[in-house]
Amino acid sequence: MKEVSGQLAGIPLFLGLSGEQYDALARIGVRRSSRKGERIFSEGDEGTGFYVVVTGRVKIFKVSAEGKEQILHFFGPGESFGEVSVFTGQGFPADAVAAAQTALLFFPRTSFIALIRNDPVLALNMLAQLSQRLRQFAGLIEDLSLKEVPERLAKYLLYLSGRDGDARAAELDVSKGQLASLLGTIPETLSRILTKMNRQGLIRSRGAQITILDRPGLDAIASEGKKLP
Amino acid sequence: MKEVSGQLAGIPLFLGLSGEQYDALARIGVRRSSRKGERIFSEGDEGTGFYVVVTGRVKIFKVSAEGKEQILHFFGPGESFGEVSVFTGQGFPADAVAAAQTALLFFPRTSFIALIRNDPVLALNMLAQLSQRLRQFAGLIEDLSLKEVPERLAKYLLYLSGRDGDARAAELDVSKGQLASLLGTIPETLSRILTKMNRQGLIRSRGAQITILDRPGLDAIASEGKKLP
DNA sequence: ACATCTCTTTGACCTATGTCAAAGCGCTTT
DNA sequence: AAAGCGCTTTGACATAGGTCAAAGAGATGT
Repeated sequence: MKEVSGQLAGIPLFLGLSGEQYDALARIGVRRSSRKGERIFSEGDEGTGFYVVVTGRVKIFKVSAEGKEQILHFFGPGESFGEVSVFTGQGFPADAVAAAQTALLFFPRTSFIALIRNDPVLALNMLAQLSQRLRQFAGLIEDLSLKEVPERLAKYLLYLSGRDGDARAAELDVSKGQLASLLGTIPETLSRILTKMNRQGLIRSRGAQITILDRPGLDAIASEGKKLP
Repeated sequence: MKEVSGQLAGIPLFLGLSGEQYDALARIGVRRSSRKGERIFSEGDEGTGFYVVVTGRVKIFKVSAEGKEQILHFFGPGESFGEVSVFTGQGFPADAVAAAQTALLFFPRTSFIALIRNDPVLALNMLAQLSQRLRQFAGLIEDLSLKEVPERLAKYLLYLSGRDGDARAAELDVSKGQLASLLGTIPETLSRILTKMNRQGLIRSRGAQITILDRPGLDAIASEGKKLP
C-alpha cells in the first residue's frame, strides 16, 4: 500500500497525524477512480465510507423533481466528501459525480471510526472540516434566500480573482451552465447578467476569461446589493 | 457546581459519557440566561465557546442588508449551538437571539477542546451532531433553491403533525411571521398561501391551530410539487 | 372596558427570474 | 472544409413572489 501512503501527504484532514496513524490510514484506504461524468454515489445510498480526492474534481449536488440541479460543492485534490453519512449512519444526503477524470481514496466507515476513536487529532481535524463546511452552507443559504443573482455572481467573480491572486483576471473554473447551477439560477439568467455587466463596463468577458474592469463597482453590487441598471 | 451537573443529563451531545467526563463538563460549564429577544451573539463575534439550551428557545439566523431575515434553526432544550466557531476559530457565522426566556450553559472553547482531546466518545457525539446539522442545511438549500413556497409550507405542516404524533393537528410552534422567515419567504406570501390551502379544503387554520383535512393533498404538494389552483 | 400595540390579512401593483424557442458559436470528428 | 454536437446567447413571454399601504384582529397593560 505504499502508493496510498504517498497520497496522504498534504491532505488537510490528515495534517499533524503521527506516522502510525498515517500507516493505519494507508492500510484502510482504497484507491478508486472515476471517469468524467461517472456517478460516485446517489442521494439515499447507504454511506459505507467517505472519499478523499487525489486528483480531478467531484461535484456534489441536489436535483429537483423537474431535473433542475443545485450544486452544493466542487471538491478538488486534498478535499474530502461523504463524511456526513459516516457519522450519522444514514444515507448520503446528496449526489456525487466526477466532474473530470478523478482519482479517489475511499475510507470505509467502521475502520475509520476506529481510527478516530484512537486519535483526537484526527477527530479535531474532522470537526474543523465539518465546521468549515457548515459555515459555507450557512453562506449559501444566506445567498439563496437574501441576495439576488447579480450579487451572487459579483461575489463569485471577486472570489475567483482573489483566489487566483491576479486582481484583474477571473478564469472561470467551471462551465457557465455549471456556474449557474452553483449560484442557484439557470444559464439564461446568468448569461443576461454577464451581458449587462459587460455593458456597464464592470467586466469584459470572453468565453471563460473574465477581466474585472471595475472592482469597486462589482464590490458595490456584491456587498451593498447595488442594482445593475 | 452541582446544579450544572444535574442539567447535563439528557443532552444528546453528552450521551454515553463517563462519570468523570460529566464532572469535568459540569466544572467548565457556565450558567447564563437570556430574556426573550435578548441577543446571545452576533455574526462575526469572536467565538469563545458554545452553548447548550437548558430551557427556552434560541433562534439562529442571518439578516440581509435590507433587514430581511432567514432563520437557520430554532434550538430547544438539550440542543447545542455555536459549535462551529469552536472548531474553526473564526467568528460566529450567524446571529443568535433568545426566542423566549432561556437558560443556557456556556462551554468555553479551550477547556472544551481539551475535554474532546481526551474523550473519543465526546468527539464522536460532536461529529454526529455537526453531521446531522450539515444534512439539515443541505435540505434547506435544496428547499430554497429547488422548491416553491407552497411545497415548503406543505412539508413543514406535515412535519409538525408528524412530530406531534397527532396526525390531524399541527399547532404552529412559532408565529406566522417567524414561520415565513424559516421558510425563506415573507408573512404576506405565507398568509396568501394558507388562505389558498384553506379554500382548497387542504387545511383549516384558526390562528396557530392548523387542522390537516387532506393529507394526501398536502403530500402531493410537498413531494410532487403539485400546484395549488 | 378601553386604548395601544403588534401580528396577520387583503388588495393593488411591480419586478426578478424562470420558461420556451430559436439562433449563434466553438469544438471535435470525419 | 463540412458536418455534427454541446454550450451559450438572445428574444418574447409568463409568473411566483416581493413591495407598499391599509384594514382587521388579537393580545396586553391601564
